[in-house]
Amino acid sequence: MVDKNKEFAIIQAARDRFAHYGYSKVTMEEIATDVELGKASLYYYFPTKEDLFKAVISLEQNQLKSNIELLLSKDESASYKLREYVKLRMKFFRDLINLGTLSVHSYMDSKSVFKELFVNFEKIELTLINKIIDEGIEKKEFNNFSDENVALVFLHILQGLRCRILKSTRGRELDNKTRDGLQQEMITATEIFINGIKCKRF
Amino acid sequence: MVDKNKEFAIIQAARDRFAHYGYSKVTMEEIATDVELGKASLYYYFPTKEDLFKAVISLEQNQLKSNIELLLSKDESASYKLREYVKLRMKFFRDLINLGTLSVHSYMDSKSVFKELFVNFEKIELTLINKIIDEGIEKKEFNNFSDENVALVFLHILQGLRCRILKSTRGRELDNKTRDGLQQEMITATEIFINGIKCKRF
DNA sequence: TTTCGACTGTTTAAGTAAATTAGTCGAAAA
DNA sequence: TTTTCGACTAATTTACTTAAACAGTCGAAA
Repeated sequence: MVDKNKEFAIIQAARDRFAHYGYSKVTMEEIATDVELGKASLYYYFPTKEDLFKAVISLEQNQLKSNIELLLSKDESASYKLREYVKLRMKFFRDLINLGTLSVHSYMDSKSVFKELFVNFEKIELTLINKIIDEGIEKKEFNNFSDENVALVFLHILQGLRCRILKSTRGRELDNKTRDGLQQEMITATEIFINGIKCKRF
Repeated sequence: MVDKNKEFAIIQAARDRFAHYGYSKVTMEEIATDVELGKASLYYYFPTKEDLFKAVISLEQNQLKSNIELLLSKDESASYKLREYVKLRMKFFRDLINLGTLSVHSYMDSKSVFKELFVNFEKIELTLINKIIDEGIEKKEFNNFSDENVALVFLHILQGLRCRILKSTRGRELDNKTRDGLQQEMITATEIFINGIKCKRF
């Protein structure tokens, strides 16, 4: 039985470095030093650097997923839930500064093993958004759009707004002003979107 | 007085090559050969390659602008105009295959003299979209949002959706299926947006 | 079960030489 | 006077080479 505490400590250290510098700029030796281990010892816990990275991302994504699921269980309107969902999502990317850029750039990466990681999470997000929208439709709060891609388009709008900003910063992490502007745009877009799918008789 | 016809022929030839291969992959010699001139002759009409490129982009952008202004002058609803505006915009990018990717990637380009070209056109687009929205508000067709950034957010949504797709194709021109998907997303997003700003009493 | 020093093979980065290409100029054709 | 171009040059890209950094292994030992 492996030491789960140490394993977690490694993930934490890796997370902090990856989030700040991005995947490729972090060496296994640096992470090892952070947790006061030799580099070789890391390989006792994680067979490859990619596996360690996957562990970091999975943990973060699962935490976001849990937070959203908690939100969904609340007795609130679908509009409220969608608004709060966007806020949780923005916080997620705020914390993972360079992981956010990675999630975008990873698509470009040819050998990208990470692509599936983000593609897979997109599916999870889609399910969650659809849950909110379906709930809204059921409550007659949202219009019953025949178009089943509404959730997908909404998610892509959020992704797109971030992508648009990220292309201009090219790797460098975005400054506060830019990030605040992005968040405001996402909020405005969300408000209009909610209005756009709201049932007129509500 | 310079030969404006020849100048135009050069712009056309340059346009065709730039649109297909992108700025950096096209040489002045190739363009010269296309119009059956020596390379040096091109410099009689355009002082630099950048100037030639600017001429190409300006012409295209002005054509789009004219088309949109013609649309705005029509006696139609603001919703209709916004929908048609998006269609014109999509056609613009469809024709300029690699110029579209450039408009996105140019932000990254450090020395980018082209950036201002696209930034400037963004301002023009913004003015046109605002004109549509203001008209809609005046006709009580759209809600009088206190937020003056509605047009900006809408434009950024369109830019974002394209940007999202472009990041995955990394330079290569996008295939028909992907492009159709993008266009469908833009149309759906536009419909929801229009609904979202529509006056409930309309 | 956990740690690590001392390896190895591969990938990346730095540096350099060769090849392209943007841009010039003076002469000459139209 | 307007337009064309061959023969340049200087700057940029590309292709290649070499040195350094890094991911990952293994056997020993704590």
